[in-house]
Amino acid sequence: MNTSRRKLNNAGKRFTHQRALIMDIIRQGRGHLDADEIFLRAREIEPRLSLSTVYRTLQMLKELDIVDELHFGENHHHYEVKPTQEHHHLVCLGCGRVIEFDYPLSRYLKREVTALKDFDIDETEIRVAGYCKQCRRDRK
Amino acid sequence: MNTSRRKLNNAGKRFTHQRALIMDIIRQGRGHLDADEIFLRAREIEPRLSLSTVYRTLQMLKELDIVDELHFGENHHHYEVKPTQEHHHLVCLGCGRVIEFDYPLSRYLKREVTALKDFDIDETEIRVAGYCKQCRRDRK
DNA sequence: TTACTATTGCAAATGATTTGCATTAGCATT
DNA sequence: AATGCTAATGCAAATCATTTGCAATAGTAA
Repeated sequence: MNTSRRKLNNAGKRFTHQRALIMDIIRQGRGHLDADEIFLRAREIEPRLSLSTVYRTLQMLKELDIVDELHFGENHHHYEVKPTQEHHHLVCLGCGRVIEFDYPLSRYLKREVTALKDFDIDETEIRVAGYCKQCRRDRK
Repeated sequence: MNTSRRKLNNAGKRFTHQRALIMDIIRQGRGHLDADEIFLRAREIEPRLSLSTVYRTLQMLKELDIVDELHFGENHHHYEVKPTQEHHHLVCLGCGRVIEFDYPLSRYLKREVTALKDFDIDETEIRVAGYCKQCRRDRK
């Protein structure tokens, strides 16, 4: 039990309740929250929490490979707990909804691109924007 | 000749020499410049040019589908003239170099994802970060 | 319980982009 | 070529996302 604590301690980090809270919120908000949404939700429970702590924690969780930073083509980022299986995201330009889908891109790229371009791949991400069923209907 | 002028006029936009200059620079800087690099290069030719004009022009060229905005996982974006053939980019985390590679992602996704998730795809982009040949060698 | 120092909250700084507004300059029309 | 209308520009200030410095606070090992 309490694997979050273990993960942090193993990395030589302290397990503070701010960090526990932020990790919980990212986990629960199983859509894809940005820093500010995480901050607002955390503040309801811990009103003295500061936005810098959120940013510092996100930075740290990224470095420890506990969360992934997602880029939806906006000027801020979104965060999710690192998934066990590779998946990517459809972002609806109408309502902002995020839909997950499976696509083993990294497997394909590692096979095709690595050899061809002599490049070591660290991170791969797909960004897909468009319109979901409802929004498509609304626009007609 | 002068298809840029035509493209703008067709869209009801004026063909200013600031716009011509910015388009030229994006075209020439056939790597992938960000707004500030475009601004700095343009300023050497047109010292009174303002950064807002660069941003406004980029915005417009995006809307007219003349340039694509690329997202390399940084907090600013990069721009390229819309390519005739779909390609994506490897970004080296060591030296920042950008290497292009072909991969018909949108074809694959339109086939697999559209039906499965009932989602109309507008834009697709792949982000791949890692280390190029030289940087991989340097890190050892 | 103590002591060490990482972490926090706050305010101010930074970086990227946008906006308001008076001036300038395309371009359709004379 | 000159005119008039209004889109586009330059500039400064505003906004949004994120980072940083620093004194106070709180984990954790001893």
